[in-house]
Amino acid sequence: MADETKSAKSGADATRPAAADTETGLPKAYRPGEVEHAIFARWVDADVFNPDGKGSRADWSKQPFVIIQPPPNVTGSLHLGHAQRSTVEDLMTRHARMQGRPALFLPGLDHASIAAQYVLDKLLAKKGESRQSLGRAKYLERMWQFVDETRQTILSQQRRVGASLDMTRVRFTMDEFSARAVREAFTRLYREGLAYRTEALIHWCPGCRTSVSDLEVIPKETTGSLWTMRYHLLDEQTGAPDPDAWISVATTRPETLLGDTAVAVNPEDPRYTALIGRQAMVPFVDRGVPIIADSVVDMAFGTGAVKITPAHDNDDYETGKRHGLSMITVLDDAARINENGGQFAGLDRFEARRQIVEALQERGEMDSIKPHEMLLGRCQRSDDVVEPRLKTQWFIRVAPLAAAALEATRSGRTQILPDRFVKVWEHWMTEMRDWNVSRQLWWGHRIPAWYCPDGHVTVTQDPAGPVACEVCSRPAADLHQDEDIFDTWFSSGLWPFSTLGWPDNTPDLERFYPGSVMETAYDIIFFWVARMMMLGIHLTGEAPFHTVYLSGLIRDPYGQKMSKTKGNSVDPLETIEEVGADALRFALVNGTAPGNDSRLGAEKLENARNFTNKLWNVARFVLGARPASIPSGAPRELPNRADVGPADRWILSRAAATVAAVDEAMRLYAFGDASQILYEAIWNEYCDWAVELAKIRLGDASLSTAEHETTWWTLVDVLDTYLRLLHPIMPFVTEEIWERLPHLSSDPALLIVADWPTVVAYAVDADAEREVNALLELVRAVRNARAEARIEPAAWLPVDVYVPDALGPTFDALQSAIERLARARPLDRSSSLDSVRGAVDGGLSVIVGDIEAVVRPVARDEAQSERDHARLERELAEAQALLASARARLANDAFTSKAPPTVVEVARARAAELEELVGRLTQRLN
RNA sequence: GGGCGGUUAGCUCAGUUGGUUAGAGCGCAUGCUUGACAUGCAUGAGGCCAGAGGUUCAAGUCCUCUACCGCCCA
Repeated sequence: MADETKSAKSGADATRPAAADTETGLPKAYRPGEVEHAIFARWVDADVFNPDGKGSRADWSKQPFVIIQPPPNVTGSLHLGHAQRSTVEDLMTRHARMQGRPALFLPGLDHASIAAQYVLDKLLAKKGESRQSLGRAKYLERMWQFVDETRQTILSQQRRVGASLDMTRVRFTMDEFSARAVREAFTRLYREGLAYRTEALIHWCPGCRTSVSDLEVIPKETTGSLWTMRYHLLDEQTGAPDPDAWISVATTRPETLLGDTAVAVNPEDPRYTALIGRQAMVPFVDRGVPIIADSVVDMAFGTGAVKITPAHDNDDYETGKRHGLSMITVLDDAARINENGGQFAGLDRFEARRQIVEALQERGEMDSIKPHEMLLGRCQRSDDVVEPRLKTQWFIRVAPLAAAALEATRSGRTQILPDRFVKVWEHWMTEMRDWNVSRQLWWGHRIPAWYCPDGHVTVTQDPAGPVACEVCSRPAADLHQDEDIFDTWFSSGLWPFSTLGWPDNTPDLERFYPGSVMETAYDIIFFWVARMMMLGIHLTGEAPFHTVYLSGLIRDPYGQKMSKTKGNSVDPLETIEEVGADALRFALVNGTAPGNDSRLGAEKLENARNFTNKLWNVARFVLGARPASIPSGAPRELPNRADVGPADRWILSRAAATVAAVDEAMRLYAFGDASQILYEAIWNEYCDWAVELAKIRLGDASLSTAEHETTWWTLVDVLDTYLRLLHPIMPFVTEEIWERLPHLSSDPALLIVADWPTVVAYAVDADAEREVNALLELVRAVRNARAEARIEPAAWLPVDVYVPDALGPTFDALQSAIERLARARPLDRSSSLDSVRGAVDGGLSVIVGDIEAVVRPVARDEAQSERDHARLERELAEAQALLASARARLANDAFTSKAPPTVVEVARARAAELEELVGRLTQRLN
């Protein structure tokens, strides 16, 4: 027995053949794996993802809704972050589509220049090949082959999640759409002076052999060393180094001394005042350099004197510029010491460091070596230590672009959600340095700049290149194109409009630009959102979207970032196999708020799966409960107002409230709220009560056929509403169930294009809600009293109940339901409170609102009475405490005079209610 | 060094503009093969809302400070 229970709980029965309900033919448990592919195929066949598709029901008089998908890397595969973002994007798209708006969810892939090269290089290395051994043309050929193999992977994986992407418009950042946009954008920026080429200190990754932008350098805490070494002063007369006089400088990078062109001290530092203006000798290269004063030098750091290497350090570069120092590059592209490094030329940077330190120690010129905590910049891609170095590169002048982007967010034309990120955004956009857009890589868009032998630059959007040099008119044959390519993010920055055909004024650009929502994870707000905003506003004159929705990151159950190497990653595809796409989607949305990281583990997924199953089963029930008088396949009818019972009115009203609540949540982009509202409405109201009440009504022979039919149509009506509301979040199971429900003649064949529900005014019924709620409370109270008194749950016990006259008709209508749900039989409604009170006689007292009841156990039991007494005393104590605080509040003149009258009124009513309750409880206890 | 976020039930998290008794899932306890569902049902226990001040008739919610955790930027 125990084993059986265990195996059932662990889900091992999933392998057993489904026990199909004879009535409906539906399996007992929802089996997503058996239906998801077919449902997706139905959507595709119906051609509903494309707003122009034959199945589209888009109303073009409505504002289109457009999400251009953040393009995943072409070489990548689906991870949970993608799944989460696709879900959120897709649910917004589906919601808009059901509202009848032309809804476009445009898919794409990113060529991911540096990341793709990194992946391919590793594959090549396994075969003993390399970028260098293949050469540019062959290498790119291999890349295209590779990309052709991988490009379908992630697109098809996203479809497993249910993403309703319009595959007729799929784009790639290396396709001709993108290429044209890149050439055009760059040429315009160049002509406007916003793109320029200059030698500057850039970040160089020796592993990737390219420059990288500020953002691609990841500072990491590292324990390095602080070396303090002697630079001998030069004799002011002879210019020869003085063996007895030196200045000790502290550095974390001794090998760069080969490129030193000064020693700097703080002008306020009394220790060095006398030395300012003197010369010191850089060891090994034997170069005399000035001792300069600059206030950037931190007197507390090391000895207070630092070496200045303008060509290999960001701060030193600035210092060098201020003081007109020469800049000597001592590293080559592989980060080996170059010809300027004298005896160390040819050595790797770390080997050079080792040898220099050793040599200084041998000479006795090393004062000290201390461990030192510092931040070391590493390459985002390869993790190599990034070298600052001088290179001639293309830059985008960001200040004017950033100003326009800031104006867009400040004016509210683009809103950032959640709004706390506005501050981060502002800070970044104000401080941003010019963007180095050239990369010394091969996989990407080649920079459309040509140089003549005299060094003149010609930039053109013509793919064939210029006819002649713009400056000296040399023929094209004398010109050569820039070898470099663009930073991946340059083409990504054009994505919101390059995908729609920009720079041509295509119908798609006309209709779908600017887009609606840019949904992305907050960690690429600078990489991507900033660039789309800057380039979009500048090149098209409009902000590319009205809302930036920033998602949080998905973490494992312990709050760790998921990663394959850590082995804590959840594979979305495996999860879909196990629990279905809907459950995954629900788990990724429920309990999350925009911008907040969330954790995903087995529990959440299991809960979501259970919810899917709950929905499936209640649908099975509804389908199987169709009164025989309604023929199978009959078109749907709305509940007849003349025949509805109180419970029907109650759930119809609750459903209307749910529609309103979900609408509000969707309006606020509070998708976690929307999912929670639906979870509770479906499970706690519809399944737990509405269906239970309907069962009894449907089986009540004293009611007319019309009443039975109306109750069933009510169940169908509400289920239909919930399926529509839930569809954006859980598209598969809702579509599967909806297909089996009766439809109105105005309904389309598929839920995906069915109308979004509206609040039906006649369904709103405050009386029904209040009255039925009161009676449900009675049921709960009776159950509670029985459970607390430890009465056999199956026992039917007589109950006498008093309800106020106002509740009388509703009570009578629900009498048989209350009997069944509270296991109260016979259930006698007394005409007066006194007769109920008079009948207590050892029974259980139930007091709920202004309803009182007595549950009469078959056998008298002293212990049972005591437990009941104890429960009442607890209730009394609680009520008394609440009453005391309510009274205290009302006794406060400040409250009654200053609080809004409605609040005071509510408080008075509450106090009166509590007073009444205390009275009743006291009466029962005596 | 500057900035942002978090701290709410044993765990993971919701909590809209301040307004009755702070919610959910999981877990826990006690029961239940109730004619859709044991992936279920019923009932229950469990919270000084990190700490200290302040504003207010009223604070989980607004303000200030402190502590710890996390992230971003330099």
